[in-house]
Amino acid sequence: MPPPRQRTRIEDVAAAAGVSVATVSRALRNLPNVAETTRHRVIEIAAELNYRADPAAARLAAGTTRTITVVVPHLSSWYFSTVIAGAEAVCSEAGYECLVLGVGTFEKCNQLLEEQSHFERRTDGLILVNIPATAEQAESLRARRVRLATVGTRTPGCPSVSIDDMNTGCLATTHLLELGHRRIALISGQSDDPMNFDVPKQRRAGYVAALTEAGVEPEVSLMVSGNFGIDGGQEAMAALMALDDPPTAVFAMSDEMAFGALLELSERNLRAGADVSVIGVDDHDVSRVLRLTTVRQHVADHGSSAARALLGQLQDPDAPVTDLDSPVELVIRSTTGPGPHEMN
Amino acid sequence: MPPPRQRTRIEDVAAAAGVSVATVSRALRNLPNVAETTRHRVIEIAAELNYRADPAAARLAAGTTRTITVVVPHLSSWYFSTVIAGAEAVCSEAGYECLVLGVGTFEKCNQLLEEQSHFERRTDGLILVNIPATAEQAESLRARRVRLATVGTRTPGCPSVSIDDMNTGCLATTHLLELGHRRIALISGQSDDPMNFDVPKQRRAGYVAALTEAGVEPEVSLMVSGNFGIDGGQEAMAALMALDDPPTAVFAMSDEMAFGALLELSERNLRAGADVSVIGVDDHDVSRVLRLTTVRQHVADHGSSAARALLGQLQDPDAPVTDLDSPVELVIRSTTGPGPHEMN
DNA sequence: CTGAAAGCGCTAACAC
DNA sequence: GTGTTAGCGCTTTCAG
Repeated sequence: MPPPRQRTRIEDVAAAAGVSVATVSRALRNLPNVAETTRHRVIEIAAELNYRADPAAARLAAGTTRTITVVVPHLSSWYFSTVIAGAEAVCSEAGYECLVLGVGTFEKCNQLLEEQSHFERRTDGLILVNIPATAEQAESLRARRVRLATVGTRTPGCPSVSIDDMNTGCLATTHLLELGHRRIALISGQSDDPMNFDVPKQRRAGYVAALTEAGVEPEVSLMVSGNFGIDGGQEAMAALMALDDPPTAVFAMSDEMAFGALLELSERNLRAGADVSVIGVDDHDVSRVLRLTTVRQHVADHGSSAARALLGQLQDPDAPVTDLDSPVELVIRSTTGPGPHEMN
Repeated sequence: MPPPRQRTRIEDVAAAAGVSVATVSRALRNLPNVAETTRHRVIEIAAELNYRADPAAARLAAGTTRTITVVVPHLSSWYFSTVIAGAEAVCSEAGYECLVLGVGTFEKCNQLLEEQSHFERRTDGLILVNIPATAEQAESLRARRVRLATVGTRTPGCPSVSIDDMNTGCLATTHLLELGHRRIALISGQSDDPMNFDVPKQRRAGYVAALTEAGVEPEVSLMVSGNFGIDGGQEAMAALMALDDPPTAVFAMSDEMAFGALLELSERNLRAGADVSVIGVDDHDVSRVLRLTTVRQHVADHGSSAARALLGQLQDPDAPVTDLDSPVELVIRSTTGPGPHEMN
């Protein structure tokens, strides 16, 4: 025996207001063609009755879910959770629900994107964070009424927000160069991980460009890669310091990797900023505690901007698609310092 | 003109399989009363047709959303995002969608809980993380078919997972005492913030108990509070060090607060673990980088356990309600060291 | 074990 | 400006 119905339905509101359900529906959604006085009365009565439309029914009838989904590789890393926070705030504000989905591996992610029926009718839009989607996937999803916005990557036809990764790599490397370093290593995210392909590639390009520009020959042995976390950074730094001629400075592609590098340095009784300089990217909350020099990006903004762009697309399917270039800035703290003295 | 329909519906599957929609529905949901051969055929055909039930329609018809909502004060802090990660993994695995909701202030949160129609029909269950809910709110929500599970707090009648906060405070303080410290300060979360009332209170109780047990008189001037983040910890530590007779050791209620304390110490050119000892709670990812001694809790497990408990309640509404007591363990690193020498 | 049919609660034509 | 009504696509009695 099902529990007795007690939920107020649109029909109850209509009865109480002495109008039809259609009018209630229109009034409550601020649609035109409702007399202002009627609208007011309906809104008031709905509030009194504590009525709100059943989302499932509304979705079924209208074909829209008022739900957006944020897709990230991992839910708990600082970068991703900060993006999510930014996006969620905007969604809630706009009356959208915010679904999160952590796709561990690239395979799983790509599978979801290919098997588009996974998202169809479940969400109005996806915010893909550092997840590469092809234009075909986007197009196909769009045909199924799922719009896309991306953070960190770009997909033709979809709004995106990202930083200039090449410039970021350049900025970091140049800072090191200006301090007099010449043996500058790169601790890179795994570019063999398709999930995170472009970001490392671009940042590396910036690194190489800055080096070349300064007349320093990039050395393959100084470029090591690992996962984007603390472990990855630590292992990479260990490998670097085991070199015959170790670097005097290191550019880590994320602050978390830089943290790992810092840890390895301290385990070797080396002082960051004196013995070896380290610079990261992000400006993680904890970076100031570690006094890490870094290239700051405005991560929460990435999330909120992407959400706004996506909602814009949903409101007006033909709204212009913009690629936002979010600014970065060098934040100099104590883990970078002058390079070794010239001896000529 | 609406876009041409193209989505496969249950009816298409039924036609292709030569059975009725009812049978398809049953077969696909593993309900009894379907011949195994029929079930197989239906499943196969559904897969071929790339069919999956429209969630909105299923929800409307079945009255269940297969959605759980994780409610946290802030989405981006390490603790909360780690809980979310744990919960989301379990939900996805079980075929549930995972909504997230960040409620900034206690007022907003309480308002949502009171105005229960907010969640009705939108989600099958709520995982409240460090959010106090009354038994009445839980009961009322339950009547509206929204179940609750909590992390960090307890609500009668709802499954919960939390650590023994009193013991945690005790453990941390005892470690400091055993190192020979006597002037031990407490950096506490704001217990005037109703959002996070019980956790600080219990940890403080453990701190006081350990002190008393050891024959040390708790001093109000050594207990300062601030927000649970880095800032809060730093400000608190600054206040502490400005005291005429500053503490030789500090118990911070979270690792992030401890980070702030560490930062303040280093800005004063004081060495953690030598000049002043610092211990935190959490075992944040970055804690090992800062070599922070801490009381580790298994945060991701909290999220996954809560999710499992909640799903259990949804499967069987009369399943026993369990309060999980998640273990904690002391992790000794370098920010704690021997107290000052006795001079008698 | 299977099918027919009655809704679930709302939105969106269309008529007035 | 408002009402009527036909679905939205599924689940679930209830017969058989």
